[in-house]
Amino acid sequence: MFRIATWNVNSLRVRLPQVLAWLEAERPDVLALQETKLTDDEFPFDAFTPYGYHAVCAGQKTYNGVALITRTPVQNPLTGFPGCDDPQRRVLFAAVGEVDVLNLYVPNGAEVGSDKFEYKLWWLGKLRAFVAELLRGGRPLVVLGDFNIAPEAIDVHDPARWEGKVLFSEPERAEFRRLLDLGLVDCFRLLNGEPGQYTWWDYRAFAFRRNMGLRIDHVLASRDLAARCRTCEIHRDVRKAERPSDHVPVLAGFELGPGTPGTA
DNA sequence: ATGGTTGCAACGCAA
Repeated sequence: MFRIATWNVNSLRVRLPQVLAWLEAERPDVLALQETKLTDDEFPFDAFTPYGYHAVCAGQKTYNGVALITRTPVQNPLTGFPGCDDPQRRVLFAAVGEVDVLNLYVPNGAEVGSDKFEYKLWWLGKLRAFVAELLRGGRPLVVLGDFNIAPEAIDVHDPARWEGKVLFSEPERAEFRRLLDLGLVDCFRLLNGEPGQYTWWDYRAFAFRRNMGLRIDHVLASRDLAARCRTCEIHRDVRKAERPSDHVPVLAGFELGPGTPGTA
């Protein structure tokens, strides 16, 4: 089984002990991190070595930052969308064996109508172009990360209250659907139709205790690969830790084999 | 009720 996870850690410096403990407990093939908030020279490469993991990162000072923690070294890592010179480090692409992996930290968007919201929509357009290009290559593809979009009403604790708000507004959800329409499958919803399944809870107002969350962290797979998806779990208990991230890991498992396009 | 908390870094900004 090929197991791959996403986790917005909201500062890898603060969360490193939790990340190492989770890695040791779960032993995934790939862990995609977002909001590391570290420059590349500050990245704790050596911390992962004793656990048998390699790391590549695309970081910046204070904000954003993405990384791929892998059991085998990645091939051809790429930072950012081709042809875009965005200084914000939100994209890390690499091949991990036979599978292409695209790790994303989608812009938050701040408030509908703001400049940051326009940037989010612009960015999602660039993402769509890149995913379309990758899918044309025909290799198995996983697109995962913090999408900062709750796709459907079932993914929101109080859809009426979130109507038109950032993370759930129609333009963002339309971009998410357009991404799926290219040929990607939401692995969690492929296997689980339950409501109340969230990946992020605000730090404020006891949101976690009241399960007032959103499902905004996703593992998407190209259609042929998604047909081989056997598990997709939200690791909700991680939010109960001391000093938790506001997001929890999402871990998916794929049964790779001779029938997978792009594999031997 | 535009509240509340966290992280970074510097008393504001982004989430």
